[in-house]
Amino acid sequence: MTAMTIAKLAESGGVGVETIRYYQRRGLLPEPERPLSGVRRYGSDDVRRLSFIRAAQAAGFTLEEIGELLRLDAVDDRPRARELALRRVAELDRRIAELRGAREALVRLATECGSGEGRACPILTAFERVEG
Amino acid sequence: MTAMTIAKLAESGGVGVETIRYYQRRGLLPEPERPLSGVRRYGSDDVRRLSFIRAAQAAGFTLEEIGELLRLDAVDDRPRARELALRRVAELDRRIAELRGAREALVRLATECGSGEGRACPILTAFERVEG
DNA sequence: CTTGACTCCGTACTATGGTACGGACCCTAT
DNA sequence: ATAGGGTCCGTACCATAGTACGGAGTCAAG
Repeated sequence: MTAMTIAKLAESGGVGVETIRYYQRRGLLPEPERPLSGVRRYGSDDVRRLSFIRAAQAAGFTLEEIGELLRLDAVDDRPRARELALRRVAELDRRIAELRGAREALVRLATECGSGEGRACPILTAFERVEG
Repeated sequence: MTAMTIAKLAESGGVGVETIRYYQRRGLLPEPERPLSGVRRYGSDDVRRLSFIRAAQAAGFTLEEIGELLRLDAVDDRPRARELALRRVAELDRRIAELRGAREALVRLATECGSGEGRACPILTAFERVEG
């Protein structure tokens, strides 16, 4: 099972073929060896790597940072990996709090804009927090 | 107090002057009336509007969508406003769950990559969830 | 052994959300 | 009244993350 074409690899990661090639150019995926024929074959390492890239992106890492993580993995640089992970956790905590605040505001807005003419529908002030 | 220059408005929103002008070009902020002099003055309406734009961006709306929200506010289109708000709430729920998953994975990673040589530091498999 | 789908490669283009530049004009404090 | 800082405007440029294109080569099924 460990010999797929670029299209299968792309499909496994839910991305397009051009995206795979883009990641190769960025050095995130290796340009695989070729059997002199011209057509490259991919294996489960590549699938794992691609899946890591997508998950790390979802976690908010940039492709630049993801490149660094992949290099750190190769070299087993633990302190730096730990540092990047903890930095991102802090950032995620900020972001999650922010999104939760926004969610509350939007639920309020939807409520006030629903149910006929009772209240106003104050879109512009939807995010104004009553601090205090 | 309701007569600021573009620089003050920008500062009030934590953005640059060029960003204000960009929002004007995109129709998110009005091109204010000018007293025949050439220099435009801004007031608290503009401050509120700008602050809405930034908060809506943080909530994940694109500038395009924010433009629509501002138009809806002007017209008091409640059903549509409600629809956009609820759509975004659903999207935020997905995104928050995703970020929380990523957070857990990164905390695990930081733990495993810390404290000497006990465990491995499996960066590449950091996001592989044990489904089941 | 041909045909149609897939691959390779470089280059160019896209979308989003800005940021920078340069010359002309305005406004205010000295 | 003049110097410097701010403003105006159009246009160009930037970063990020892709997406598209075109021509040549390859592979697999009929």
